[in-house]
Amino acid sequence: MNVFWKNGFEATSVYDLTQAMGLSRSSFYATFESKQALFRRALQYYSKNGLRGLREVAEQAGEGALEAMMMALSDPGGSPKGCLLINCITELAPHDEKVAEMGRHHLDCIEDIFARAIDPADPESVRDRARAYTSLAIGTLTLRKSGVSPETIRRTLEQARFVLPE
Amino acid sequence: MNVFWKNGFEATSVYDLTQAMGLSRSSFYATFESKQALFRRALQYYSKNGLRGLREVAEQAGEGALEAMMMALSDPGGSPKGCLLINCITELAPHDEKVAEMGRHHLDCIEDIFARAIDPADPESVRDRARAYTSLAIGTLTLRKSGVSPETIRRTLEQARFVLPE
DNA sequence: CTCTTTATGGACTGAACAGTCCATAATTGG
DNA sequence: CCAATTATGGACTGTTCAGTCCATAAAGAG
Repeated sequence: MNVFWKNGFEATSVYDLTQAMGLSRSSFYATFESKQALFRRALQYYSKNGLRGLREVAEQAGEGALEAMMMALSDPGGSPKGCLLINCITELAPHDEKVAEMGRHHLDCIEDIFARAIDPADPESVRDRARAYTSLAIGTLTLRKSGVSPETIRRTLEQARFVLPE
Repeated sequence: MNVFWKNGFEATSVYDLTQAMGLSRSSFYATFESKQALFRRALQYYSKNGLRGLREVAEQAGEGALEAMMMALSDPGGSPKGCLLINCITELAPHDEKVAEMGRHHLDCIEDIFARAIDPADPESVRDRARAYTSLAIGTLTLRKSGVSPETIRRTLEQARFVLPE
């Protein structure tokens, strides 16, 4: 998974994958069927894990949930690899409906967690705002990838006011 | 340029480029030296043009410059191809310092236009906020790519005044 | 211990790729 | 009109890729 995360789908060869997993070509195909199939499994795994982590952040942060979630989203894995799902949307979504759909679902779930953090009583009413927070957070991923420092990202996210619905 | 825009760098073959430009392989290499060289020229051209367009939007919109700029950024080319520069940052910046630098410069210029629109008298003082607007706008590009409708994007950007108030 | 089943290494295939090269066609200058 | 220069088509090279295949090694059943 980390190889896909670091290099993207196209730029990752089956050789890279076998090296990373320490098995031979035939074993690879016997176990995972194809590069595509493994890729989809990696995406599923990443999405599930990431969302679980984000829910935990939201729970543990309590009042400051929005800030904590934004910080968590803006720096997954603690390196400028960005978010695997977001990278894949950019690279593949326009040409691969399956990936597009997984990406939509992932973003939808992130929005949902934001919406529940903003207004647990009626999350649907703050859906647009939740989507705006999501956009802001994933936008900073691109800044990070281009080389902007974590400190600058932090200052950028501070500009967002985490106000509850009036 | 449009071929790179649509497919990305790795997924674009020299054959695709010669087809799109209507010339043969040898003419291609005689004119552009290499795929990489053409790619960099395309990036330069795109960045220059895009920034000029954005400055025009900012000028013509007057009071509503921020909203107008975000709308323009969120839908370049009127299709879900996203922004060529942003796509390239995601795909290549971690492995190609030249692309990372061009991306940083492009984002820097966008920030600058935002900052001047927020406070023409002292743009440097609102740099962080300008970066937040930039992040929000480029974040919606990812939503768009995953299949979110332009109407939903519009509603998301409307939330900017709540999420990023004075 | 032996026979059957499963896992593995690594050679192999066919296709796609970036980039080169040369014979020929078009263009230009005298 | 012809000679020199430039542009072009398309065949070619060497490399890399995803995926297959088979001979052998490991593991398990009787």
